Amino acid sequence: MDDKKNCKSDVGTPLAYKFTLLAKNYYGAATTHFANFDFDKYYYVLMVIGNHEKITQQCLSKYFDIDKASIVRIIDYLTEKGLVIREKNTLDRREHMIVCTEKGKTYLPKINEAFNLVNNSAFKNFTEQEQTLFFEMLNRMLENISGLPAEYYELKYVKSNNVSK
Amino acid sequence: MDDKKNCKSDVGTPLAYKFTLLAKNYYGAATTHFANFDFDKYYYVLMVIGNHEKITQQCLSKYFDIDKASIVRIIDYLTEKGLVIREKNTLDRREHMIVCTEKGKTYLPKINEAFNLVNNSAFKNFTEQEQTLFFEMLNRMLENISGLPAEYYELKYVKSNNVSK
DNA sequence: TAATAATAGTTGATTTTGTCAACTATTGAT
DNA sequence: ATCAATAGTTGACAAAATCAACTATTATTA
Repeated sequence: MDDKKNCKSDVGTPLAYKFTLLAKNYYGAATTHFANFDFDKYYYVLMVIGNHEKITQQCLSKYFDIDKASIVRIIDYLTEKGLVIREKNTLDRREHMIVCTEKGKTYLPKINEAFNLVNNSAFKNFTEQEQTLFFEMLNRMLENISGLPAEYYELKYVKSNNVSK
Repeated sequence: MDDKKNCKSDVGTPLAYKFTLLAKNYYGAATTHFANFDFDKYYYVLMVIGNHEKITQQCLSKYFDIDKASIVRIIDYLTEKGLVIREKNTLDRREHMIVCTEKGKTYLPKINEAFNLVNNSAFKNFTEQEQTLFFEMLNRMLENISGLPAEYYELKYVKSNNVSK
């Protein structure tokens, strides 16, 4: 079908096919860096939690665009491993604020470094400008393709971050 | 964490997170176009099969980077729906050539059109140059990130296409 | 303020999907 | 002729996503 490197022939290809392949290879590469961890998934979820003082499951659900029931099980897993804990939000006792434990925090720099390494190899032979442009394009595309007003996630995000209200 | 549209803040973000989100939204958008089909998945697999005279399951497995056992079940599904058939390759009777049926072919233009529509809305406000550049970047990244020599898939691909051996 | 609706989270059942190892049939290599 | 490799299949199992029902709490509103 396609000639190698003939980008024109990609035009009929669903973008999602490439995204899926890339994501698969990306995680494959990243996982090699986590081989000696005592947990074996949800690295980025932990990182997002660790980058916040506290965050609700609802926010995680929105951020990752996955069902709240799945988030429950992910947090169960991370809790079992001693990486996070659930704390009742005293300002709204329906909410459970997820907080990174000390043990969890020790992994954050390693996870961060690993993702940077994989990002760097993904961007091999990309100039700085190209990298910036690529991210910018991804973001534009995400806005185009998600029916949502683009600020939606961010709003929820900020809310939880400040335990406002 | 991130300010909206501040691409610098994306730098620590694993690329795969964005790819996963994009793929999810992409398929969500595409699926709306397939609502009246009498099958509900594997659209792109059918398209790849339809774009070839015949193709082996092995090739599909390589192309989509999924287990051959999974391919068996996908082809079972498409066969049940009357969209493809398995034919023994007389030149190598281990191989089953997957061939698109007449019924399957009637879906091809619709699938193609739907993916083009979604691609177009994904690329809204992208110039022609930007689109080409984006595809080119994705391909470069895929080469960077998959340990494989990039020609590997294509080699297998051509082989099956010609029923060579 | 009582009633109702909405939100956050949990649980259990179900389905789907992916993975693995064992297996058949066939071909290729020595 | 034997042995290894390849294409495909199957069944068992595990991981993940999905859905509806449920509790607890807060917000709305009449």
